[in-house]
Amino acid sequence: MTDSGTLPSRHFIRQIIDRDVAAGKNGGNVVTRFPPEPNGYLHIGHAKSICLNFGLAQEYGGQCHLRYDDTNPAAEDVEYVDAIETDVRWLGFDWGEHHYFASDYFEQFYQFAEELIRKGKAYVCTLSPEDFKDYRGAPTRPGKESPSRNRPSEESLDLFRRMRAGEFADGQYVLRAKIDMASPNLHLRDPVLYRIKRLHHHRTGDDWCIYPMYDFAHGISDAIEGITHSICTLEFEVHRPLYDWILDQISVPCHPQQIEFARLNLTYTVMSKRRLLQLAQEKRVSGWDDPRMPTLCGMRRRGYTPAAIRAFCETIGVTKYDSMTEVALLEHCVREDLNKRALRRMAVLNPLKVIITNLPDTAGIDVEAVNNPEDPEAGKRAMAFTREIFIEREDFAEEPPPKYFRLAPGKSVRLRYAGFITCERVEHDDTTGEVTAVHCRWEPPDTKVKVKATIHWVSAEHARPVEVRLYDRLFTVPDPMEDKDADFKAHLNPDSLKIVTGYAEPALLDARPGEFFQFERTGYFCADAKDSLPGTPVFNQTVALKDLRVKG
RNA sequence: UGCCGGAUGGUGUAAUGGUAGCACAGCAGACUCUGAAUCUGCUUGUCUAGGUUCGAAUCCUAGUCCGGCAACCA
Repeated sequence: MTDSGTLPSRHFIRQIIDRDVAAGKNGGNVVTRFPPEPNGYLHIGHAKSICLNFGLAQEYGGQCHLRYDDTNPAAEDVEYVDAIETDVRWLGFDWGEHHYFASDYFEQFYQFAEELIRKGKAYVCTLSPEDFKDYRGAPTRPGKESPSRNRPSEESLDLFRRMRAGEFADGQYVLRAKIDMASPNLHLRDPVLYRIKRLHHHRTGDDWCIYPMYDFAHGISDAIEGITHSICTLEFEVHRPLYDWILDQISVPCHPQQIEFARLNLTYTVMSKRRLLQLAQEKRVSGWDDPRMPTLCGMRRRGYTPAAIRAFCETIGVTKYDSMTEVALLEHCVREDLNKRALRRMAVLNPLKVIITNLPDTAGIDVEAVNNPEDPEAGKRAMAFTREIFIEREDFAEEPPPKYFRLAPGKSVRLRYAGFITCERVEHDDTTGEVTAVHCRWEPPDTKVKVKATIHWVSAEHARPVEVRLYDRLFTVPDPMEDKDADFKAHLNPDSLKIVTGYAEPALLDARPGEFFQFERTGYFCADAKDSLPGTPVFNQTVALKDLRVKG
């Protein structure tokens, strides 16, 4: 069973593993890995991969490793390492003892590289970067062999050792695999295995001035760790022959199977670390964890729950073709989870004062409110109902349109848990004509009144102003990347954040950071984990309630 | 123009030679002290053309369209 209660589909990766296990391949074991590069924060696309890899390991009683693919110090940073761990753990997964860094294997990579050279399968190439590019050819044109290609092994070995020793300048020489310059697959045209880069590495410091390329390091890392199924995204499909070639040439303990699946695309957002970094750096959002970002830290701050994200990842499935998932599906999963668990509270986001004419000035009435109709265990609470209350401005219409069920002159509505009111008189601002207050007659809950709507309210005397942040989609178009020549930032939604002062019932004031609620009839909100202070919560709108009212 | 991969309602997916199903979205209704939730019903689909077969989304051929690949990135 999944989080959403449905049976998981046997998507193609499950079918492959089913067959492997049945055939006794790898002794029937399943070992996967999640291999992020620590150069940015994790987003919902990574969540798909995390749920897949950790989920598969769980299902088959195997193991999933967390391994940092930190072979290029240029953009990598410890800041990201810590954040990645927090996010994976938050999503609900545990790597146990299996926490690795590709950089821990640098010496082994190096030894395997020497093995390749000794076997005549790799050589140090002294072509300049420009010549290198020229010699590579093009998809429709075969490449040319480098003059270095037939350098004797001993000479390449010597050169490679001197590369490691720091005798050459950055970029001066590279180690290349000796495969086939005429291959229709560009990745097989003697790909670079090692480059010289004098960069400080976040873990190995200045121990190395040569760093292995992804294609060389990744498969070997998988093999060292005994990975059985190395699951990655579609763009690595053309790398697979190289992945296999490398593992076939050297004395690694096993040969994992690379399987590719389609990455997640979500409407109204972007999903690349580079572009998310850009939004954060250019202050288009408050940071990687801005609640509008599709990052896991952003979603966490927004109030999305791990269970909702896991259910979403199961629902979208796993295939080999590109798709664009509607963000509405994610929002559905969030509502589904929160509906079961969120405590109900009342908060008025755009207040209109209502004066109850037949209630005395001083006396308030205690009413009992249900904390969560979906969960009797959640209990009840008392709310003070007083002569002056706030209701939502949009719950009153001086000239109600057709099918308007709520308060209007001469019309009645139910106040949630507090009886009925009937509008008797409307006060206006003399200059603007704006409605400033509504006078109503009140009748207790046991009165037989037929109304079509129930509205929420707070006591004007007891409610407290709170900062509420309302969010809309970050972009105005479903696919901001559709036009590849245009700047995706041109599609940013200028109204994606609205800050309002809401009036919250007292029970909301001691909300703990991160605690989530349903504001009745409005939506799900959570106390911001960064900006809330004791007794002064700031609320982020997680997702609005579905609104089935007739529009217009 | 080369190579690799792919194509099922508006969207995401299932069906693995035997009734095209599920979810989201949309629409309609029931119920309701949240116009929420819940429940019911409805609309909409196998890229095209051939072929194999009693029978094809599924197998074959050709075409069309889409994505990826020419970092000393991952």
